[in-house]
Amino acid sequence: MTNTDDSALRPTRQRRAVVAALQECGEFRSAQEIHEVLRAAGDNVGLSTVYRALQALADAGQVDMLRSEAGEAVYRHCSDSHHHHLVCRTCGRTVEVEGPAVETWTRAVADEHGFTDVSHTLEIFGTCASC
Amino acid sequence: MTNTDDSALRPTRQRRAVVAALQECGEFRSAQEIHEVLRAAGDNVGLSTVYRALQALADAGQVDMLRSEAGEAVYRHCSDSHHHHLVCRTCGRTVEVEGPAVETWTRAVADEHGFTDVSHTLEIFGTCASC
DNA sequence: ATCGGAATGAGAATCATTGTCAAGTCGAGC
DNA sequence: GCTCGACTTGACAATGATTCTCATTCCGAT
Repeated sequence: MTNTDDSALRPTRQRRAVVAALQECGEFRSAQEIHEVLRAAGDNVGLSTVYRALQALADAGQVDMLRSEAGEAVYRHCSDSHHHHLVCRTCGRTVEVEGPAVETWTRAVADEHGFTDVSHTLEIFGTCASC
Repeated sequence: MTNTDDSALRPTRQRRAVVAALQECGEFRSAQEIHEVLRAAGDNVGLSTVYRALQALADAGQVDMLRSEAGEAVYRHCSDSHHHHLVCRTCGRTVEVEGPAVETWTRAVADEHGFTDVSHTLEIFGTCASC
Protein backbone atom coordinates (compact mmCIF):
# COMPACT_ATOMS: atom_id res chain seq x y z
CA MET A 1 0.00 0.00 0.00
CA THR A 2 2.07 2.83 1.29
CA ASN A 3 5.09 1.02 -0.04
CA THR A 4 6.30 3.01 -2.99
CA ASP A 5 8.99 0.42 -3.56
CA ASP A 6 11.53 3.15 -4.24
CA SER A 7 11.93 3.04 -0.48
CA ALA A 8 15.62 3.21 -1.26
CA LEU A 9 17.43 1.57 1.58
CA ARG A 10 20.91 2.87 1.24
CA PRO A 11 23.34 -0.06 1.64
CA THR A 12 25.67 1.40 4.22
CA ARG A 13 28.44 -0.39 6.07
CA GLN A 14 26.29 -0.59 9.17
CA ARG A 15 23.25 -2.04 7.46
CA ARG A 16 25.38 -4.55 5.66
CA ALA A 17 26.92 -5.56 8.97
CA VAL A 18 23.50 -6.07 10.55
CA VAL A 19 22.30 -8.16 7.63
CA ALA A 20 25.49 -10.22 7.68
CA ALA A 21 25.20 -10.83 11.41
CA LEU A 22 21.63 -12.03 11.01
CA GLN A 23 22.52 -14.34 8.17
CA GLU A 24 25.45 -15.87 10.00
CA CYS A 25 23.53 -16.39 13.16
CA GLY A 26 20.44 -18.07 11.81
CA GLU A 27 18.42 -17.76 15.00
CA PHE A 28 16.18 -15.13 16.46
CA ARG A 29 18.21 -12.41 18.10
CA SER A 30 17.32 -9.21 19.85
CA ALA A 31 18.63 -5.85 18.72
CA GLN A 32 20.84 -5.74 21.78
CA GLU A 33 22.34 -9.13 20.96
CA ILE A 34 23.10 -8.12 17.40
CA HIS A 35 24.71 -5.00 18.74
CA GLU A 36 26.89 -7.10 21.03
CA VAL A 37 27.90 -9.43 18.23
CA LEU A 38 28.89 -6.57 15.97
CA ARG A 39 30.82 -4.83 18.67
CA ALA A 40 32.63 -8.06 19.53
CA ALA A 41 33.51 -8.52 15.87
CA GLY A 42 35.10 -5.11 15.78
CA ASP A 43 32.30 -3.56 13.74
CA ASN A 44 31.41 -0.47 15.66
CA VAL A 45 27.76 0.21 15.05
CA GLY A 46 25.60 2.39 17.26
CA LEU A 47 22.77 0.77 19.13
CA SER A 48 20.24 3.18 17.66
CA THR A 49 21.45 2.26 14.22
CA VAL A 50 20.99 -1.42 14.89
CA TYR A 51 17.43 -0.77 16.01
CA ARG A 52 16.72 1.35 12.95
CA ALA A 53 18.29 -1.15 10.57
CA LEU A 54 16.31 -4.05 12.03
CA GLN A 55 13.04 -2.16 11.85
CA ALA A 56 13.72 -1.13 8.29
CA LEU A 57 14.56 -4.69 7.33
CA ALA A 58 11.46 -6.00 9.03
CA ASP A 59 9.30 -3.41 7.27
CA ALA A 60 10.88 -4.37 3.97
CA GLY A 61 10.05 -8.00 4.69
CA GLN A 62 13.69 -9.02 4.53
CA VAL A 63 13.69 -10.33 8.08
CA ASP A 64 11.05 -11.76 10.36
CA MET A 65 10.29 -10.10 13.65
CA LEU A 66 8.42 -11.62 16.53
CA ARG A 67 8.22 -11.18 20.25
CA SER A 68 9.92 -13.62 22.55
CA GLU A 69 7.94 -14.90 25.49
CA ALA A 70 9.66 -12.22 27.54
CA GLY A 71 8.18 -9.62 25.24
CA GLU A 72 11.37 -8.48 23.55
CA ALA A 73 11.46 -8.00 19.80
CA VAL A 74 13.70 -10.58 18.14
CA TYR A 75 14.74 -10.76 14.51
CA ARG A 76 15.82 -13.48 12.12
CA HIS A 77 16.72 -13.80 8.48
CA CYS A 78 14.12 -16.06 6.90
CA SER A 79 12.85 -17.41 3.64
CA ASP A 80 10.48 -15.21 1.68
CA SER A 81 7.39 -17.36 1.80
CA HIS A 82 4.82 -17.00 4.53
CA HIS A 83 5.58 -19.37 7.37
CA HIS A 84 5.58 -19.72 11.11
CA HIS A 85 8.21 -20.69 13.66
CA LEU A 86 8.88 -23.49 16.05
CA VAL A 87 11.38 -22.03 18.48
CA CYS A 88 13.36 -23.68 21.25
CA ARG A 89 12.96 -21.51 24.27
CA THR A 90 16.31 -22.67 25.66
CA CYS A 91 18.79 -22.53 22.79
CA GLY A 92 16.77 -20.51 20.31
CA ARG A 93 16.98 -23.13 17.56
CA THR A 94 14.31 -22.32 15.02
CA VAL A 95 12.41 -24.42 12.52
CA GLU A 96 10.30 -22.78 9.86
CA VAL A 97 6.99 -24.54 9.47
CA GLU A 98 4.12 -24.12 7.07
CA GLY A 99 0.51 -24.87 7.81
CA PRO A 100 -1.74 -24.33 4.84
CA ALA A 101 -4.63 -25.63 6.90
CA VAL A 102 -4.05 -22.99 9.51
CA GLU A 103 -4.01 -20.24 6.93
CA THR A 104 -7.27 -21.49 5.51
CA TRP A 105 -8.79 -21.85 8.93
CA THR A 106 -7.94 -18.35 10.10
CA ARG A 107 -9.41 -16.86 6.96
CA ALA A 108 -12.57 -18.93 7.34
CA VAL A 109 -13.00 -17.92 10.96
CA ALA A 110 -12.46 -14.27 10.14
CA ASP A 111 -14.98 -14.42 7.27
CA GLU A 112 -17.50 -16.14 9.45
CA HIS A 113 -17.44 -13.19 11.84
CA GLY A 114 -17.38 -10.53 9.15
CA PHE A 115 -13.77 -9.54 9.65
CA THR A 116 -11.77 -8.30 6.70
CA ASP A 117 -8.17 -7.31 6.05
CA VAL A 118 -7.06 -10.22 8.17
CA SER A 119 -3.60 -11.00 9.47
CA HIS A 120 -2.46 -13.45 12.07
CA THR A 121 0.45 -14.36 14.26
CA LEU A 122 1.34 -17.91 15.23
CA GLU A 123 4.43 -19.03 17.05
CA ILE A 124 5.19 -22.34 18.69
CA PHE A 125 7.60 -22.48 21.62
CA GLY A 126 9.08 -25.61 23.11
CA THR A 127 12.23 -27.34 24.24
CA CYS A 128 14.22 -28.99 21.47
CA ALA A 129 15.63 -32.50 21.63
CA SER A 130 19.16 -31.43 22.53
CA CYS A 131 18.07 -29.18 25.37
CA MET B 1 2.66 -29.72 37.95
CA THR B 2 4.04 -26.86 39.99
CA ASN B 3 0.50 -25.88 40.75
CA THR B 4 -0.24 -26.93 44.29
CA ASP B 5 -3.75 -25.60 43.90
CA ASP B 6 -3.68 -24.30 47.46
CA SER B 7 -2.20 -21.24 45.83
CA ALA B 8 -4.53 -19.32 48.11
CA LEU B 9 -5.19 -16.01 46.44
CA ARG B 10 -6.50 -13.84 49.20
CA PRO B 11 -9.56 -12.01 47.89
CA THR B 12 -8.64 -8.48 48.87
CA ARG B 13 -10.47 -5.31 47.97
CA GLN B 14 -7.82 -4.48 45.37
CA ARG B 15 -7.90 -7.86 43.65
CA ARG B 16 -11.68 -7.80 43.58
CA ALA B 17 -11.56 -4.36 42.01
CA VAL B 18 -9.20 -5.52 39.29
CA VAL B 19 -11.36 -8.53 38.51
CA ALA B 20 -14.49 -6.41 38.43
CA ALA B 21 -12.89 -3.87 36.11
CA LEU B 22 -11.88 -6.64 33.71
CA GLN B 23 -15.32 -8.19 33.72
CA GLU B 24 -17.08 -4.90 33.09
CA CYS B 25 -14.79 -3.91 30.29
CA GLY B 26 -14.85 -7.06 28.20
CA GLU B 27 -11.93 -6.10 25.96
CA PHE B 28 -8.20 -6.42 26.22
CA ARG B 29 -6.75 -3.74 28.47
CA SER B 30 -3.26 -2.96 29.67
CA ALA B 31 -2.30 -2.82 33.32
CA GLN B 32 -1.96 0.93 33.03
CA GLU B 33 -5.46 1.26 31.60
CA ILE B 34 -6.96 -0.84 34.36
CA HIS B 35 -5.13 1.30 36.86
CA GLU B 36 -6.63 4.43 35.26
CA VAL B 37 -10.12 2.98 35.29
CA LEU B 38 -9.90 2.06 38.96
CA ARG B 39 -8.50 5.42 39.91
CA ALA B 40 -11.24 7.18 37.94
CA ALA B 41 -13.85 5.06 39.72
CA GLY B 42 -12.50 6.19 43.06
CA ASP B 43 -10.92 2.84 43.87
CA ASN B 44 -7.41 3.74 44.85
CA VAL B 45 -5.18 0.84 43.93
CA GLY B 46 -1.43 1.08 43.51
CA LEU B 47 0.01 0.47 40.09
CA SER B 48 2.31 -2.27 41.36
CA THR B 49 -0.66 -3.98 42.86
CA VAL B 50 -2.54 -3.89 39.58
CA TYR B 51 0.44 -5.46 37.84
CA ARG B 52 0.73 -8.15 40.49
CA ALA B 53 -2.97 -8.89 40.48
CA LEU B 54 -3.07 -9.23 36.70
CA GLN B 55 -0.07 -11.53 36.67
CA ALA B 56 -1.53 -13.66 39.40
CA LEU B 57 -4.83 -13.87 37.57
CA ALA B 58 -3.09 -14.76 34.34
CA ASP B 59 -1.04 -17.43 36.08
CA ALA B 60 -4.18 -18.83 37.65
CA GLY B 61 -5.76 -18.96 34.22
CA GLN B 62 -8.56 -16.63 35.22
CA VAL B 63 -7.67 -14.06 32.60
CA ASP B 64 -6.00 -14.21 29.22
CA MET B 65 -2.87 -12.22 28.53
CA LEU B 66 -1.43 -11.41 25.17
CA ARG B 67 0.79 -8.76 23.66
CA SER B 68 -0.70 -5.99 21.60
CA GLU B 69 0.96 -5.20 18.31
CA ALA B 70 2.79 -2.43 20.18
CA GLY B 71 4.26 -5.04 22.50
CA GLU B 72 2.39 -4.13 25.67
CA ALA B 73 0.84 -6.85 27.79
CA VAL B 74 -2.95 -6.66 27.69
CA TYR B 75 -5.42 -8.66 29.75
CA ARG B 76 -9.01 -9.79 29.34
CA HIS B 77 -11.51 -11.84 31.29
CA CYS B 78 -12.22 -14.95 29.23
CA SER B 79 -13.87 -18.31 29.32
CA ASP B 80 -11.94 -21.13 30.94
CA SER B 81 -11.35 -23.32 27.95
CA HIS B 82 -8.32 -22.95 25.75
CA HIS B 83 -9.08 -20.67 22.84
CA HIS B 84 -7.66 -17.95 20.64
CA HIS B 85 -8.78 -14.48 19.72
CA LEU B 86 -10.08 -12.71 16.68
CA VAL B 87 -9.52 -9.05 17.44
CA CYS B 88 -10.69 -5.99 15.53
CA ARG B 89 -7.69 -3.78 15.16
CA THR B 90 -9.89 -0.70 14.97
CA CYS B 91 -12.47 -1.01 17.75
CA GLY B 92 -10.89 -3.81 19.77
CA ARG B 93 -13.94 -6.04 19.60
CA THR B 94 -12.87 -9.57 20.48
CA VAL B 95 -14.28 -12.93 19.48
CA GLU B 96 -13.09 -16.09 21.16
CA VAL B 97 -12.47 -18.85 18.66
CA GLU B 98 -11.53 -22.48 19.03
CA GLY B 99 -9.51 -24.50 16.59
CA PRO B 100 -9.02 -28.08 17.68
CA ALA B 101 -7.29 -28.77 14.38
CA VAL B 102 -4.74 -26.08 15.11
CA GLU B 103 -4.01 -27.50 18.54
CA THR B 104 -3.48 -30.92 17.02
CA TRP B 105 -1.36 -29.54 14.26
CA THR B 106 0.97 -27.58 16.52
CA ARG B 107 1.53 -30.60 18.71
CA ALA B 108 2.20 -32.79 15.70
CA VAL B 109 4.70 -30.34 14.25
CA ALA B 110 6.48 -30.01 17.57
CA ASP B 111 6.65 -33.78 17.99
CA GLU B 112 7.93 -34.23 14.50
CA HIS B 113 10.91 -32.03 15.33
CA GLY B 114 11.52 -33.49 18.76
CA PHE B 115 10.28 -30.52 20.70
CA THR B 116 8.66 -31.02 24.09
CA ASP B 117 6.95 -28.87 26.66
CA VAL B 118 5.21 -27.06 23.85
CA SER B 119 3.12 -23.92 24.00
CA HIS B 120 1.85 -21.70 21.24
CA THR B 121 0.40 -18.29 20.60
CA LEU B 122 -2.12 -17.56 17.88
CA GLU B 123 -3.97 -14.32 17.42
CA ILE B 124 -5.98 -13.14 14.44
CA PHE B 125 -6.29 -9.44 13.73
CA GLY B 126 -8.72 -7.89 11.29
CA THR B 127 -11.30 -5.20 10.76
CA CYS B 128 -14.78 -6.10 11.98
CA ALA B 129 -17.96 -5.57 10.00
CA SER B 130 -18.93 -2.34 11.73
CA CYS B 131 -15.54 -0.73 11.25
C1' DA C 1 35.33 17.08 -6.17
C1' DT C 2 30.84 18.88 -4.59
C1' DC C 3 26.24 19.13 -2.64
C1' DG C 4 21.89 17.74 -0.49
C1' DG C 5 19.65 14.61 1.70
C1' DA C 6 19.79 10.27 4.08
C1' DA C 7 22.23 7.84 7.79
C1' DT C 8 24.84 7.61 11.94
C1' DG C 9 25.94 7.68 16.95
C1' DA C 10 26.35 9.22 21.75
C1' DG C 11 23.60 10.05 25.10
C1' DA C 12 19.29 11.68 26.98
C1' DA C 13 14.49 10.69 27.29
C1' DT C 14 10.53 7.66 27.48
C1' DC C 15 7.74 4.14 29.06
C1' DA C 16 6.25 -0.25 30.66
C1' DT C 17 7.37 -3.24 34.06
C1' DT C 18 9.66 -4.95 38.26
C1' DG C 19 11.93 -4.51 42.80
C1' DT C 20 12.10 -2.60 47.60
C1' DC C 21 10.56 -2.40 52.08
C1' DA C 22 7.99 -0.26 55.69
C1' DA C 23 3.22 -0.04 56.86
C1' DG C 24 -1.42 -2.03 56.43
C1' DT C 25 -4.77 -5.90 56.15
C1' DC C 26 -6.73 -10.55 56.59
C1' DG C 27 -8.42 -14.27 59.13
C1' DA C 28 -7.55 -18.22 62.17
C1' DG C 29 -7.32 -19.01 66.88
C1' DC C 30 -7.95 -17.43 71.59
C1' DG D 1 -13.76 -8.95 70.09
C1' DC D 2 -8.54 -9.07 70.14
C1' DT D 3 -3.80 -10.73 68.70
C1' DC D 4 -0.32 -12.39 65.88
C1' DG D 5 2.04 -13.76 61.82
C1' DA D 6 1.79 -14.11 57.10
C1' DC D 7 0.24 -12.23 53.06
C1' DT D 8 -0.55 -7.66 50.62
C1' DT D 9 -0.19 -3.18 49.58
C1' DG D 10 1.69 1.21 47.81
C1' DA D 11 4.92 5.00 47.04
C1' DC D 12 8.91 5.32 44.83
C1' DA D 13 13.27 3.84 42.99
C1' DA D 14 15.38 0.96 39.65
C1' DT D 15 15.65 -1.54 35.52
C1' DG D 16 15.79 -2.36 30.74
C1' DA D 17 14.28 -2.11 26.14
C1' DT D 18 13.25 1.09 22.74
C1' DT D 19 12.92 5.78 20.83
C1' DC D 20 14.29 10.54 20.28
C1' DT D 21 17.58 14.39 19.46
C1' DC D 22 20.61 16.67 16.76
C1' DA D 23 25.20 17.66 15.33
C1' DT D 24 28.28 15.18 12.42
C1' DT D 25 29.26 11.97 8.71
C1' DC D 26 28.51 9.33 4.58
C1' DC D 27 26.45 8.09 -0.01
C1' DG D 28 26.01 8.72 -4.66
C1' DA D 29 24.28 11.41 -8.47
C1' DT D 30 25.89 15.57 -10.86
